[in-house]
Amino acid sequence: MTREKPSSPNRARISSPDRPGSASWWLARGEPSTRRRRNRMLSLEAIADTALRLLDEHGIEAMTMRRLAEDLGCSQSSLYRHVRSRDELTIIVADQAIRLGMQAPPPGLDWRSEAEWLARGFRGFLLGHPSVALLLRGTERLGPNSLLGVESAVDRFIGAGLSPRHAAAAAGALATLIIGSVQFNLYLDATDPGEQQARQALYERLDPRTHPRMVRHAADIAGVGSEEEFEFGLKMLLDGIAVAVRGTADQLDG
Amino acid sequence: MTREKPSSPNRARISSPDRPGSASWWLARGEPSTRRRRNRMLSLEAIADTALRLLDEHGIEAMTMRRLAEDLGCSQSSLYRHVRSRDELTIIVADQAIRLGMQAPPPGLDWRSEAEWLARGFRGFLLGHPSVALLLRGTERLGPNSLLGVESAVDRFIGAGLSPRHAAAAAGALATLIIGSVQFNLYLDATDPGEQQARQALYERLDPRTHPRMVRHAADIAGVGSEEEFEFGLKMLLDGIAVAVRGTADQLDG
DNA sequence: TAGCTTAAGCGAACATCGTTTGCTTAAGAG
DNA sequence: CTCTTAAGCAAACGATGTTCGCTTAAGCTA
Repeated sequence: MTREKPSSPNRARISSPDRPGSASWWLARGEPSTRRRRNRMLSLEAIADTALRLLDEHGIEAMTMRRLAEDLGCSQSSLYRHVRSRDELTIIVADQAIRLGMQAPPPGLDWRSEAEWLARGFRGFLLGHPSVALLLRGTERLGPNSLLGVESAVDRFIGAGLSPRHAAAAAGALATLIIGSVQFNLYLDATDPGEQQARQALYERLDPRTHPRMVRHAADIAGVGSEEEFEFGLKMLLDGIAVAVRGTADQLDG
Repeated sequence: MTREKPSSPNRARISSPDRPGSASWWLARGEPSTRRRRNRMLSLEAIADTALRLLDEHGIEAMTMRRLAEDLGCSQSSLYRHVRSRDELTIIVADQAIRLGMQAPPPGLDWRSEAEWLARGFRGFLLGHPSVALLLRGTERLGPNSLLGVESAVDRFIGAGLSPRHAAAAAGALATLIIGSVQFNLYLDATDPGEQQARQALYERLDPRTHPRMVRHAADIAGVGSEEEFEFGLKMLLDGIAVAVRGTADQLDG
């Protein structure tokens, strides 16, 4: 079974030398690097583009290798000449979508306004492309474009006065909040509006002795949508970051 | 023998009347409700227990309907007498795991200490049961036990002085931060330690003009682990909540 | 107790899915 | 022109979740 030949003719079916998920890998793609240009029909870009379109138009369940090959007019097995696995394709597509969804903020904003601008913008993009948000949930790694987006915020927070480590944590918390909010919004909106009624029914079954205030304000709480939840969560997180920024400033001053 | 029944005898194979994901549904389970007790071998509890054990011992990929049936000593198709689909089973198992993972905090803590206690405890539980965290990522809804956990925090925040709506948003943000942190921790630890090296390589390719501070502190930032990120994110979020609490108090005082 | 109803359980399929294998074919290097 | 080599392909492989009739026995009614 295991051939003694270390170089079987078609063993390594992908030209890229890097590991599929490593951060340096995506940047290494795209460049045919060596003079060997044998691209006949397919290309990684075409595959990613078609997959993204399939995702947006027909949902995440339509993004199968078969359907993708059909839309590209090739066979399934040909896809594996450009992509190691479906998981790798998932990372690529998610990363490409994020790259398309991120926009540079207008200049001249203070750190807090810029963070709000970026957060709202990215959340809005994800809400407009629900399948991409679902894809983000499924990927096991972040592509370099995604990392770059996070790290831009890190850079900004350092500029605001945070230590590098604190800035990294702040940006990570911000990204977590955005993506989590969208995911919550998705599985809440995915159902019929009777979901709120069901939640309220749950509240009404609560024991008033253990959750006295919940019972009193059940209707009020059940009415909190993901938009309101996100906005207040964002405010709280940025308030907390502001505390840290001020603390650093005080430390520098005193 | 062959009766002219227009309604196929075995059409509705699940006795529970509620929709599979609605919040009122889980509570409605467990009660055999009507006098009809036909349980011969299987039960929803046994299925959920076995699935959870399978999940913890052999990972999320081992939780297939076939393997589950094998461990239970029944056929695959029998499972569908108690569970509508694998997705529903996923929700049930995740919810059960969360119920097991949540513990009551020691009494006498102020709201902030209690929030920290709950957050660290739940995060620790999830880190100890990685497959459960992965399961949470895949579920489209939260089970009632999960909702109850969040809503306990809501109750506590109301007690601290927040408005019900703000308390709901705060608890949601907290839950998002915890789960997001664990998920980040998972796909970071799942890889070989060369991941950090890869990230650092990405940093080194950054344009110093667009990310001047990033380039300077690349090594420092790459060293931030998910533990540190979580702790600082938690601190920031609670600082922000404290700001809101203080604001409410001020509003009441003045 | 006898008889009828009904749901739990089962074997066998069905429709997919992601992936692999061995081959053909043609582009580019020498 | 020849030879190397990678892109592309048809067909299959193994695995998944799920459905379809059927059997069987528990529980209700008489």
